[in-house]
Amino acid sequence: MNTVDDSARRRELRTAAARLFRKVGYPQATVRDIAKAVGMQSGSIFYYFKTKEDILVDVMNEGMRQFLEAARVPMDDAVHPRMKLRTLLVRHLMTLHQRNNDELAVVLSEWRSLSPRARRQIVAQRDEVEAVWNRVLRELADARLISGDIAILRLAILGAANWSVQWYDKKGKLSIDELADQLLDLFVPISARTAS
Amino acid sequence: MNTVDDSARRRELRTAAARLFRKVGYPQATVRDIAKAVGMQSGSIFYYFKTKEDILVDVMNEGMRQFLEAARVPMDDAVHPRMKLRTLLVRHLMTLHQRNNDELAVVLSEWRSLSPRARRQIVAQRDEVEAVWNRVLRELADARLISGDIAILRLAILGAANWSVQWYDKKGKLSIDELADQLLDLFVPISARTAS
Amino acid sequence: MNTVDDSARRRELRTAAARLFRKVGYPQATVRDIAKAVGMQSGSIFYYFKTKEDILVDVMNEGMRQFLEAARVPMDDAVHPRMKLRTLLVRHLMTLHQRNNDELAVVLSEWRSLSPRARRQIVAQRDEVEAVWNRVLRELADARLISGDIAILRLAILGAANWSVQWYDKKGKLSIDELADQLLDLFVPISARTAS
Amino acid sequence: MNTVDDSARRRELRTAAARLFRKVGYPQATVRDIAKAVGMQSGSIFYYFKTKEDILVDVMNEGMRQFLEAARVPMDDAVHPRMKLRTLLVRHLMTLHQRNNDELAVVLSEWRSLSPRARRQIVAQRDEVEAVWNRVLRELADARLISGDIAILRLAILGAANWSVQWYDKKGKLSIDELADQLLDLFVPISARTAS
DNA sequence: AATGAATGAGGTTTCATTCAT
DNA sequence: CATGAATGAAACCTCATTCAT
Repeated sequence: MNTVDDSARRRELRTAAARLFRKVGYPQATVRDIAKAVGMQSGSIFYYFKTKEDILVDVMNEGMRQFLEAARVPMDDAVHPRMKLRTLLVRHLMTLHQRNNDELAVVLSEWRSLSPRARRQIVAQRDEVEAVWNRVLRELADARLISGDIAILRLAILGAANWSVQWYDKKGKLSIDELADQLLDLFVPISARTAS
Repeated sequence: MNTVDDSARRRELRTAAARLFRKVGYPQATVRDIAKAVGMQSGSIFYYFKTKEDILVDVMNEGMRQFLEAARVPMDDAVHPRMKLRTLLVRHLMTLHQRNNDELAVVLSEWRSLSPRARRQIVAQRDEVEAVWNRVLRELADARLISGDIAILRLAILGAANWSVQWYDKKGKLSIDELADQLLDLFVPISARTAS
Repeated sequence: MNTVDDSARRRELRTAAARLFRKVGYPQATVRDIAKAVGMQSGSIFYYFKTKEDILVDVMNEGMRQFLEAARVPMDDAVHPRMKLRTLLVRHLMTLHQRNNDELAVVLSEWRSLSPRARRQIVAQRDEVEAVWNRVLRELADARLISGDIAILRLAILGAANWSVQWYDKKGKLSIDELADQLLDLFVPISARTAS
Repeated sequence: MNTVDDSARRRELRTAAARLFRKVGYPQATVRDIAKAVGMQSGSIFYYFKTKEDILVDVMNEGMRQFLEAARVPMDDAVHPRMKLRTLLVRHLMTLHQRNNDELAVVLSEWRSLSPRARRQIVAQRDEVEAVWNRVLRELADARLISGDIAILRLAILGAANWSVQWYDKKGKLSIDELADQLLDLFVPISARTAS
């Protein structure tokens, strides 16, 4: 990460862009808006990013990096598979609802604005995250704790979790741990809850 | 519904617009694209719609109308509340995954593109749908079949259901009934399933 | 040539563009300038041309078409080869110095501004013109009226002729016929002038 | 020629600029391109040149200086006028086709990019060159070796010679001496070649 | 002597919209 | 009903230029 690739100013721009992209959407957020948000002229943006889409790619890469970081937790083999899934879920939801985490919301909503080339790059990272979830779900299936297609189950769990970005309010009554447990109960039925 | 308000041509335009809005997003779908999809020139669109946003409003109104239609099912008071919720859920998911039902996908993804004025109008309809769900959830709460904040529960259920628009494939193994039951089990725990 | 490909307005734009390209050069001629020259707004240009480069391509195609027209004169086999060359030269110079023939000047000076793709297309037309000249020069060589490399000779003749665009004034003393004869004498020496 | 006016670095910049101006044209050559060619940042250029146009003026001055140097050869009055013209022509062509002599090509092609003020300065130098040619052509006319308007003849000779910049390849078969002789024969007809 | 950061004017292009026909 | 032509505001982006360091 040299000065241009991840300078403080570039980070500042990425953050401001993420907030705007989340708020009004990537296509409606103008380069001028982003520049104004950090007190720049619009032309100056292009000292840091080659194109507007590059800003989006940078935002989404950062978002994906955080998702990956949440998924890449070292887990003791001895831990019960259901507990492993719970850990993944809690870390995923925590990452999602941290303060000002606009990058993650953008990852979930703006993939349509990516060029095919950039999309491939982001999808590759998403696949990495899903591979981690698949591994844990495979363990649960091997232990007969879940049944059915693992892929669909993964989509359902991550989908339900990700949708919370649209309504979950971390100042509300429901804690992230509680939300995680509720979702867990849905997909890994209670009767399976033995040694957690 | 006079000739101008809902002529065959106008419906044709709305359908084409919905498909485009879903595929590339409202801001990226140009009036020219929509016109070309029905074999028109872009200028002709404005004989049917005053502005581009009016097309979006029309699409979303139609989407909301369908959601409302799904929610407004006459239900015998004698029916078990859990069964009532199941009926709502099945009808909601059916509506969502019918063929070419792009209006609904647009309702879920493009509310950011509405002006405040139009948004208020759409939100009013959404509130109507939610009121129906709230009534049924209230019955479930009164019968001690669920606990917690009804609003949050409603958001969670509808959220999980709506997210399926991003992954559910009606040609796949999972039937809509099965999906409904899985979701139902999540939010109205199995132990509560007594007299359904 | 349908309405959009060669409408009066499109021709008008091409003519105005050619004049500007010749006067200030393609890169310095702005789309706004061209539009203003025909009393339009800059945005309107793009109803007729997809890009600014397309205007240049259109201008150069028209220029090349005229060069080709000048070269494609039916010639009786019995005519003396030197006379054939003179005909080519006169027609070429006439075409070059007709009134307002800015397209031709642009062909000669703006090839650097073409993208590789467009350049290939223009070069193909130029090759057609050169083929005609080569044929006549071949006849002269076969009749021992000239010696040396035909390609270099062609370049020298056309070069000297084309350079005249930078200085020849048709209102001056030198007529185009006289200019043609002077050039002819240079490359097909006088001693060879027998039956012309 | 103090340190700022003709330092090694400044010469390096001029050379790099000349190459770029020739290759892509002055308007398309960016200051960044020029800077990169000598391993500088674009801002640093302005330590050596006040404006981008000043670079062009410097390049063209250098080009003109070389043309003048070619023209300013001391010539014995006793030499035959036709031989004097040949000397001018050979030196002119040699100067034109020396290795990396991009300044000269730029002189011939980029005069349109000069401001009126700068143009006047360059034109003044060009006039000096032309004066030398005129003097020799006058001698030829006085000796009845040529006829017609001297100015037009000069334009034709220099034009044909200068056009060679677009096609002459010094690695090809035609030597510069041969080219000079061919051109000479054109404008000072063979029959006049008596005492050379 | 040189740089890195930033400017701001201006370029090409897009696109919703208008309107005479 | 529908079109073809045109608009004009605003978008993204470029680039010569400045200036503190």
